[in-house]
Amino acid sequence: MAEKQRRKPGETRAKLMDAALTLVGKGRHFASLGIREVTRQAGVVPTSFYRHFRNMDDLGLQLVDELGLVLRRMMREARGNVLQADKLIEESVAIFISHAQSNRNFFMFMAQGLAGESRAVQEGIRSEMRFFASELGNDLRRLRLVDHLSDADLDITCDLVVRSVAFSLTDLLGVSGDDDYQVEQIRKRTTRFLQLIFVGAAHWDGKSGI
Amino acid sequence: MAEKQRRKPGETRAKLMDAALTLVGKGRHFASLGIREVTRQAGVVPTSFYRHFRNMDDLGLQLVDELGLVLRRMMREARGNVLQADKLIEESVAIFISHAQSNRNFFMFMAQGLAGESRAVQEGIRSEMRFFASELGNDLRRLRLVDHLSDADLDITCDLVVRSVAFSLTDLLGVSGDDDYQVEQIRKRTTRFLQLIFVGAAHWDGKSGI
DNA sequence: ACCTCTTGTGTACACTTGTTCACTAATGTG
DNA sequence: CACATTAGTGAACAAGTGTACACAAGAGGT
Repeated sequence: MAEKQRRKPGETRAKLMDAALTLVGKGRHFASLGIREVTRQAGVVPTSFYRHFRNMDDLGLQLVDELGLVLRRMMREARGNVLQADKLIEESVAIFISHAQSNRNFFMFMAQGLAGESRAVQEGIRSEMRFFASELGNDLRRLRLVDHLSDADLDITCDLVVRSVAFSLTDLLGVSGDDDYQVEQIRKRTTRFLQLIFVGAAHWDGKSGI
Repeated sequence: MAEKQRRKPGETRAKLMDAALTLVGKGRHFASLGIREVTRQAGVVPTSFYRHFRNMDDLGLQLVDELGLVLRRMMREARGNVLQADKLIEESVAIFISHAQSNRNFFMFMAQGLAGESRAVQEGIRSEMRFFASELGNDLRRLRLVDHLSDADLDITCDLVVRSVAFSLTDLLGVSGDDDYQVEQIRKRTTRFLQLIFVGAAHWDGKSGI
């Protein structure tokens, strides 16, 4: 009859966060999840929830923090694995797609949170994206690929890149995940987006052509 | 004691859709709305809901249809008001911002729906965006601004434009709406995004520079 | 003027929800 | 080892939920 088992500290906490992500992965929207539903999915009694979170928004915020870790891991892998500068975009997008696939639930949560109910979660995800964009800017500077761009223009460029990739998330999460053909299409399309943006950046002179 | 009043056919239907949008405008997420909540906001008895919609998803789908009308109105205005080709981007973005402001709730619903709970609503909004992109492509062709682009490349470009603008929605809806300074910042930034994309398109040769 | 269909109302019911409370087993520190 | 703290459990409750049903008022066609 479900004895107590407190094996490791914070195990239930992790189970709850996992449960929320699992439900999101099943197509539910985070904003529509309830405490009881999450605890049920986690196989835990409802009252346990309050030992770790004040409410669902709180859980959301802690998920954002973990999302930050996932994104940082992804950045690290991209930095380590992108060897040739001429395939930078292609390989980066591939790494992104691969991470989005293996952390599907996390990225689904991210896509939802951008227009979610909790202002705090929204701001948190937005802030992660800003960080991501600024790191991208640093990398491009270091590789001396954008010497002709002002800081402000580089900022715009990286922001646009990150947004485009983030938007591709909604494409990616819309297809079934093991539909290799569709995933490949999305990968190609996203790659082209970024190439288009970087061609624009390469020819940018501070004024518009149109 | 709340007599029957069926003045016009479909009045309650409109009240219910308005109520849902109002709640969304107040910061609620569509996925978290309930039937009773919506009817309460509409000042209507819960059972009336079923006279017009099968469930909340159904209401969402019908909202998407109306959203289509809003978008078409916006396109028409853009086509009529963009006079000088050299200010095409700037003026189009301005019109977009203005429409997004005056139909705030609708666009909020759109931003939410992109990563929403109902797959059908998601697909509906996505389809509206595709239509928008294709119309944009037609216009650019007609104005002979993209003669050097293949159909496929034009398609990519317009898609990227529409996505960037749509993403700006989440910026726009995050600020208070009468915060003119912030709105102006978003307008400028979105304009720059599009300019960057079009510079890229102007110099696009089917291969990437990076 | 009649009848029929549509639309809105009130009541009812079985469930689900968030949250509180008192209780208990495991844990780590002295 | 003793003890305080932490993290789990179960029962309880008031409030809210989706949905079904029977009924009534107005609209529209004949």
